[in-house]
Amino acid sequence: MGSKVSLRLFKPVRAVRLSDVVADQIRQLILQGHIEPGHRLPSERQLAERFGTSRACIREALRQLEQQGIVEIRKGARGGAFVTRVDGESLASSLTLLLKLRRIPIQQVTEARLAIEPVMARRAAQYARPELIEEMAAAIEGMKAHLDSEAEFEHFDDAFHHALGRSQGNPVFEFLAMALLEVIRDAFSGIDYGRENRRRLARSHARVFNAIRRGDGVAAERAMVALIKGANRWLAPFVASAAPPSSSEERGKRLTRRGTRRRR
Amino acid sequence: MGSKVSLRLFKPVRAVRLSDVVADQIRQLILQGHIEPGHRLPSERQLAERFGTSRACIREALRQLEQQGIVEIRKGARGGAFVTRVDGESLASSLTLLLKLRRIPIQQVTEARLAIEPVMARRAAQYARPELIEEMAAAIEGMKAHLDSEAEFEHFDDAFHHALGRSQGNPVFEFLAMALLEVIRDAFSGIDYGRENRRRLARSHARVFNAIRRGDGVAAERAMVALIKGANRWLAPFVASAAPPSSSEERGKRLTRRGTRRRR
DNA sequence: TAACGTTTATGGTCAGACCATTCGTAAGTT
DNA sequence: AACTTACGAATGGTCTGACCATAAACGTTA
Repeated sequence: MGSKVSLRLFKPVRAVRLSDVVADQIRQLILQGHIEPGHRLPSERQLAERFGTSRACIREALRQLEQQGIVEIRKGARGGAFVTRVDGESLASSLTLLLKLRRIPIQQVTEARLAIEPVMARRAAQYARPELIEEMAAAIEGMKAHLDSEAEFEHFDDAFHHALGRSQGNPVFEFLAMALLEVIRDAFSGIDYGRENRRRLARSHARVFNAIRRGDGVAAERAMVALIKGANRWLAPFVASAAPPSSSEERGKRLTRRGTRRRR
Repeated sequence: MGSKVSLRLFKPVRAVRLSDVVADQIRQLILQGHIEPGHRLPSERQLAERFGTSRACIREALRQLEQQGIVEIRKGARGGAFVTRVDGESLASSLTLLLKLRRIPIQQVTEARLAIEPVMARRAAQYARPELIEEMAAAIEGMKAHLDSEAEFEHFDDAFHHALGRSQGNPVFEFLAMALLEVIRDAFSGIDYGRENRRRLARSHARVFNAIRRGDGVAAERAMVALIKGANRWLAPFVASAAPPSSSEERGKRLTRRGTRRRR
């Protein structure tokens, strides 16, 4: 028996996929800064030769890295895998996918935003630098100037929240907040809120902004709460069709939560 | 000129990768619940035949889905692509990657946790169900019982925060909080805090838990702030070597943030 | 100078083969 | 009967080599 057990000490030489090893190695190079964003990786054929594998293997690795958002593949001459400057997009899509798979009602995302964005508004009132105040102001103006176009309006809405995120002095807030916003955007994509709602939204944003500009953190926090709750209120009709509950488990959770929220 | 411009109306029939189309289609099937978690997709050869593509193409699609964490590939007879029940893991790894690439100091992650976890503690004091209180109690006991093993201790630490997350009545909080915790874990993986620190940590957790159990939201919130700040204090020495700044830009940001934090 | 082919490097796709692993099962052994 | 072993089949993992499609650079011509 002793001789048999000792076999466990020998680990398999290679139980992993080659494409994973390749992807890991490239990822590490990028992580350690050996390849800067914007730069190009060698061509698939060169990589295959260098790693001593087939092209198919390299391609599988690249699919992985592409999915993670750390490289972008362009085809044609002078094409190839380019290292991208990663933003929160892949985090957002990861969260979106997770919430969709779990069939989380959009209301709960709003609830999470309600815990985070007001804090960010308060922080912004304290920390926001002039150039970011400027950016927010421009976003507000943009919103007011495009009440007739959902797409344009949304762009400036995004711009405002983005500036808010960047004014935290801490990118983690920005990433999380933008991911949550992106989930909302995804859920309501293609829906036109209507001019009246856009006007209200612009005014709510302006109230938040004004509080931030004059450095009134408490007011900014309150205004942000009002903004999100307000928007959520007139967004509700759209929600019903957008996120139907599926399993009884989910429905149960929702009812429970609703009950508890009322207690506030 | 008119005839030329009209050409723009014709969109390319297929400028996308086949593997993307395949991945999208499978993802949709899973998203719409046509394939349940645990079930197996057809074999690569069958999929290739069904989609009318090559196996290489199918494999690239599977690499994508695997990276997203929605399928798990097993090899050998009765192997194949199995639909997984997606948890927050892929969200966590996505966040970890993003923060590493941007070289975000771990301190800023702590700052974000400081904005979220205390709120969760407060909410838990109001909403937590008996079985989750039970779970937290067990986690606290586990921590106390394993002060001598970093690995075991960490497991129960995780269990506590997990229970805290699940007691929100809103999975979004849970996902975000666990992702942030995972980033911390990743940054300090393999480090032994030492028995004394583990003892302190267990006591801090116990204080949070006791407040939650007696339904005292305000105290729970305060205790959680103390927990995170306390842990962060004695964790600082480890940080220095764990997250070296690289670009001057990043260093600038850090100094700025430090300055602003002091103003609190 | 501007419009238009041509070349070329590169990703995208394919077909077919063979290897490695895993599981079920049948045969053999105790 | 129970256990062990050996084999077969299904499936993912990898390779080879070819060809197509695209896009940028280059040269050519009006």
